[in-house]
Amino acid sequence: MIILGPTAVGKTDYSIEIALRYGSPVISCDSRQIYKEMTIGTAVPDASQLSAVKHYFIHSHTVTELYTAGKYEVEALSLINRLFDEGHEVLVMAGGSGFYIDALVNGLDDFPSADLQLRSELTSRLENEGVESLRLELKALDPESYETIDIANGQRVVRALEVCLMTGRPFSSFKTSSRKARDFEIEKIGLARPRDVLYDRINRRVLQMIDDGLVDEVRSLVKYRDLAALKTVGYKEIFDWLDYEAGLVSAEGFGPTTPGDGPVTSLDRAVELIQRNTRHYAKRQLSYWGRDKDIRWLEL
RNA sequence: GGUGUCAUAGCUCAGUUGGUAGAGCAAAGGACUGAAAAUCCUUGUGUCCCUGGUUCGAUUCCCGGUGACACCA
Repeated sequence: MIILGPTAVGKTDYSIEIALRYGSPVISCDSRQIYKEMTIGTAVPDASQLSAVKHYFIHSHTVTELYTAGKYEVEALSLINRLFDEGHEVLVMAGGSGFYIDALVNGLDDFPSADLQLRSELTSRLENEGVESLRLELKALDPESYETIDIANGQRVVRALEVCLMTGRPFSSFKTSSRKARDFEIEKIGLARPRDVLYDRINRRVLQMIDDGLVDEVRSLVKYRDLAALKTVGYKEIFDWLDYEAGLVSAEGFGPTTPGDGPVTSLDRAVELIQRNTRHYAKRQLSYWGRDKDIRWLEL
């Protein structure tokens, strides 16, 4: 039973309740709560919640290791099979990472995993030369992907090119669009709340995180800020504020019609941005699940 | 009380040498095959503060009013 829903909707409490009912642990499906270095900003279950029910994939990995949906598919599947073998009838999974959930439910095709060296080369080319150059190379190596992937999305172009270059095969040739068979039934329950209520919960939760010491947590992770794991709402905004405080960023050159958010000149401003970016994130989650007909939605 | 400046999209503002207007942000919608809390795409009609005047035509110029801010008393 997979309990999903946008951030701050109330998945943690609900999943614990359901898990207790079925005598199941909670298998988390959250791309950020897996990192043991991140606690406050990712809203992991608190000590009493963790002691009420055994949780998996909470604080189980480190930010220095690149974690991916592909790894999650493998690790979560093996855990699930083991737990079923041990006699569980029902297992509860809960989380907000739609792509990870899909990886577990449908499986990913056998694309090669990331080549970090190549990826960073391509990413710096993206920054220096712009997308167009990478697009043209992709068009030559894999015309089909050029037509089908989102060519405006630099990250997608980099990944497709990365696969082409490291394997000598077109990115598109790995794609089968088939679902992998799973030998258990899956039920998806989507938790929902009215938009204004959800946004209010998000806004208040961010304030609570600040009270709980988010700034200190972020400060302790400055050395990891370039890792993928730290490219996360709640962390990047505070990094930006700390940069401003340290005099690394100035407010010069930003006007009311300048694109972008401008400098983060105060903690209050950082909080506003975290709240807004979390709202945006919730909206993207909702959009992601919008076309999944297998979800049974439950209004809280 | 006097003088000056301002009053345009939910917010911050640009602009129209007089022909009813546009950016950023917000907001809404969407995409998504190993970075996914990432990354990317789409969407802007609003009594241009109110009244009157000049004009073929005023949001734009002029008179008056109202409000905000600044300075002087």
